[in-house]
Amino acid sequence: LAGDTPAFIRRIAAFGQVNDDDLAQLRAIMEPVEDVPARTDLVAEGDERDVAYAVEDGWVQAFKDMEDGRRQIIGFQIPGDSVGLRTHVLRTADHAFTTLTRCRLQLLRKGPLEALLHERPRLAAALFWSLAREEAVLVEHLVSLGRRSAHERLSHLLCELGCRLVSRGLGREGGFHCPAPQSVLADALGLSVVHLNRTLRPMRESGLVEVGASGIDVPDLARLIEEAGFDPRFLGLFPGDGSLVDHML
Amino acid sequence: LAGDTPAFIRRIAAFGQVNDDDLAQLRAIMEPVEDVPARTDLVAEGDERDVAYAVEDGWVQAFKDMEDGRRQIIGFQIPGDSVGLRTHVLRTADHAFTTLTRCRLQLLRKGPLEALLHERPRLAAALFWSLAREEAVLVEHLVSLGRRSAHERLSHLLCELGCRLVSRGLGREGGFHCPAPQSVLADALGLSVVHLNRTLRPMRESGLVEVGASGIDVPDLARLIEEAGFDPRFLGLFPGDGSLVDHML
DNA sequence: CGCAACGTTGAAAATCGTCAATCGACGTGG
DNA sequence: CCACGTCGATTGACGATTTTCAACGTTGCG
Repeated sequence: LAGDTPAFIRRIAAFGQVNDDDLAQLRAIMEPVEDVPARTDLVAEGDERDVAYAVEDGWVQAFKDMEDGRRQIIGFQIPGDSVGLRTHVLRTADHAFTTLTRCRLQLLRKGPLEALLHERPRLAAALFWSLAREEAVLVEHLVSLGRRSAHERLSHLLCELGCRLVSRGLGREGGFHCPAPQSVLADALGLSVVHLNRTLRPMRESGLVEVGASGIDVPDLARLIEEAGFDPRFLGLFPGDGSLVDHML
Repeated sequence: LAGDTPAFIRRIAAFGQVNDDDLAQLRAIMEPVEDVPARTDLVAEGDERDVAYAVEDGWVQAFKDMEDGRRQIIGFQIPGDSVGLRTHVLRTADHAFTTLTRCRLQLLRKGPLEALLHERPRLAAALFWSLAREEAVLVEHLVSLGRRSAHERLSHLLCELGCRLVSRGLGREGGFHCPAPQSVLADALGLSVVHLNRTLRPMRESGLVEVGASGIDVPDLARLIEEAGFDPRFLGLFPGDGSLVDHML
């Protein structure tokens, strides 16, 4: 694949069962990169849209708001992930998406995409696989919220994000940067900001994480994975994805 | 549809965009009803199986176990739901399934199903819709575990199960019976059995639920929905599904 | 300079879990 | 038939986790 291949195409290609022509066709219906500032609503709950997005650069959050202001973040989308694809098949969006950082996105329109998937079952299978993988991540979040302590949740989320980033070549020499402010992490982990901050303290003091102005830095992902006893199998990464994750498998 | 139409077929038919021939073909590859006792493992985590099931009668639970014995129940499958379909596309099962009650199940084999979906894109779309709906339920569970109190979680789960049952004609004159013991409900809600029981007490005392030997009875689902402020829209039910739910929409 | 957003900390209170014990229903072996 | 063991439900007492309220610090920006 050429160096300028969109991240989403690379992700679909990782499924392995699609050929270059499939990928070229998929790429052809992706509308060119769109530049979007941080904190832009992409999809609101209840929307009936016929577009979805592919993340080329930046982070997106999926979340659901309750009437009284409580918020639960469902997950984070990083380059290579799709945003709002399920809304194509459901009639209305069951949760909302907002950019967390400045993002570059490609547009996926419902009509052309569906036509393409009808013609090319292998692409449909690859897309389905990708969505199933996202659901496996969702299930692990459910386990975290239901059965893990605050410290376990935080470690697990950071490990998951780190592995996903590294496996796509987006890490930073053994670690990575998470652009989410603590209030966002708290909403993802089902914790209050105060408690998240307290949970962060021992990790900060032992150098596992570094808290900066714009998010959290994990300088040594392998060490975090080790101390957390993180098992990355649910991510469904393939050997060859990235050196660090390869080492874990 | 004939009266002996399998529950899974009726569920797929609810999507609306499939014709009778599609349904007949789908039915043709479903292997006849299998009778399974309670507490039978259908799929274990890590399994590589080429079969899935459709629930014709009874309840199934999807869950994930941690090494130290903690368990998180992901969701419940009732008649009309599928079990393990995502394992067809993922290489290994990312969570396990066990029957909660005695069940009648139909078998769905990977090969014939995939062949059929290639031939009939409308069926694939319907199946995809059904899986997307299940995921919307999963997302609501995530919100429950992350941001709702014990009492809210319990009410919400009972409302969800009640609406799903009633919408498929499985209720009991305004209410329903949940065959899950309290330990199972606790594992679904991310609570300890003791705390679940305490949470149940006020609902028991006000007559909202009745606790019997084999599970929990909700005699008046409409009242529970009212008191819980339950919003069933995420279930994606269509008008005509059932009188109670129709009334809510 | 003042404001706003985010991070940090303390103290008090609410929620929820653990440990331990009791009770009732049910099935099994004697 | 009855003693026994098991499983699930229930409750009390206690302790751990987590939230809430309140305050203060820091940074960046108009």
